[in-house]
Amino acid sequence: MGDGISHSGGVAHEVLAAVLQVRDGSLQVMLWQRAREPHVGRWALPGGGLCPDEDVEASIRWHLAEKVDVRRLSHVEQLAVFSAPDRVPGPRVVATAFLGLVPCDVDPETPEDTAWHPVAALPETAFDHGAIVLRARDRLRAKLSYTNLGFALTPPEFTVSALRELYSAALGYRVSATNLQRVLSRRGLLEPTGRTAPPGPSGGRPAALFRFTGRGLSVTDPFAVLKPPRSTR
Amino acid sequence: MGDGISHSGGVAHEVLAAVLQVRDGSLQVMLWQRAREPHVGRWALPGGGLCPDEDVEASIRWHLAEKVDVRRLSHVEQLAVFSAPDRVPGPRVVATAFLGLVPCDVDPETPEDTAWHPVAALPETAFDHGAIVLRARDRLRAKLSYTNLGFALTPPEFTVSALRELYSAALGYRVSATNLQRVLSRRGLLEPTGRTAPPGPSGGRPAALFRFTGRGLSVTDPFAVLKPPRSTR
DNA sequence: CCAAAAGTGTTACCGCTACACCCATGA
DNA sequence: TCATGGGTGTAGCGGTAACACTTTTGG
Repeated sequence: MGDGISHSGGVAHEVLAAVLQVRDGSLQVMLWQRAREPHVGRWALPGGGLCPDEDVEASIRWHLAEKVDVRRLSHVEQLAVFSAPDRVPGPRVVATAFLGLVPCDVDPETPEDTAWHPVAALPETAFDHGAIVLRARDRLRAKLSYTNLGFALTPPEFTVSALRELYSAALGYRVSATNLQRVLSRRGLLEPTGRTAPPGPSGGRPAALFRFTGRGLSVTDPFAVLKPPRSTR
Repeated sequence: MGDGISHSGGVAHEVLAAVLQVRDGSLQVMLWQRAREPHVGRWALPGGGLCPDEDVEASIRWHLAEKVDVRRLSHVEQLAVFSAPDRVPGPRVVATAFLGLVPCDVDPETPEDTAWHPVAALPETAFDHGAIVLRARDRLRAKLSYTNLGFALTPPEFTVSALRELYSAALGYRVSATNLQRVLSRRGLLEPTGRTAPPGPSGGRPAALFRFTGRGLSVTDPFAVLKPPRSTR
């Protein structure tokens, strides 16, 4: 020690992503089934080794390009490092885990061994990948409340009803369309496109179409409490 | 590719911590001054290489034991991975960065080359360590609002005035003692010890002493908005 | 005219902020 | 009794939840 940098050997470093999408009314994660030992038959997260000249985010985007067209990814963010010495058998591998999101209007073509699974009913997962998926779900749920992250789940245009389905699936409980619209509108996240969607087969008022005003992540509810005094703000 | 684990070589992996403490009314960070190239004379975060048989958190705790008695650390949590290929000169080093907190009533003995610096006026820092410090500060500020993380800054017993100083220093703006006490009390985080502190030299009512009810991190304000319906809660 | 779906108006409630007021001590 | 610092009461405000009501379509 002493210079703050270890030059001693080094460990394998992989990047893994829990790519989430709302499909068929439930929050699902993209997994592939292992064909080799260890953990044959179990389901694993996509990813791979850290690329030599890329940082971890560029690396995970590169690996995901195999499984899902990168342009389909509406959001990618770091979750945490998983580094238990025995997290995978054999030589040590440290993993940087990511949350990835895909809008609900695209159905990326995926390889044979790859399938979507509801996060609420995961199959047998490989290594510590199950824990990573749950971490991703929790991060998504939290950020839906205090950021504009909803944009990453939606098509370019959508009705409030559709948005409610997305939020309900992601959060795991019924969200009120009325209040959802009000909260997002007050915060200036939602704007009407002026167009409307055709009514369903059984009639009903046609729904106005909305879009998110911004497509980059921004924190919209920064302080839960202990706000700075008004004059200082 | 294909099995989700890279066995190709491996990179050096270091762990770094921004250890924060409120000292002299301001939020400060523990840094040590580099005596060797690269970046001679600049100030760096404590840390070191990933320990062979420990995960990243155990590793940073082990390295910090050199600089500051580990038992003084009231809280440690992961911040993020810093992995830009050129973040340090020479062979690539990936870093897992941590936030560490020390209660304000202890003054750990530190090595010669180590000193505390106000986060608001950092000296010239080495590599990307300045960015890590700012990330740590932001994480602390956020979590003071929606968790009980205050416990990590305080002595076992404290007055509300003292607590206000700590929160003000950490948040960077004046916090009202009145409302601070009410918010923390309502959430059940604060309880009176029954004892009182002696008044100052110029008189005044003696202040009641309080303590945090729990000493582990817990989220106390989980949903900013979009709360689940009451029946489901 | 009725059913269905979308959207708005209104009320109630909760929690935080601000500020005035009361309490306990030393000089 | 006054100054000083600690603690409480209370009114106001902002924001969300809940729900009734209106609007717009298809049959």
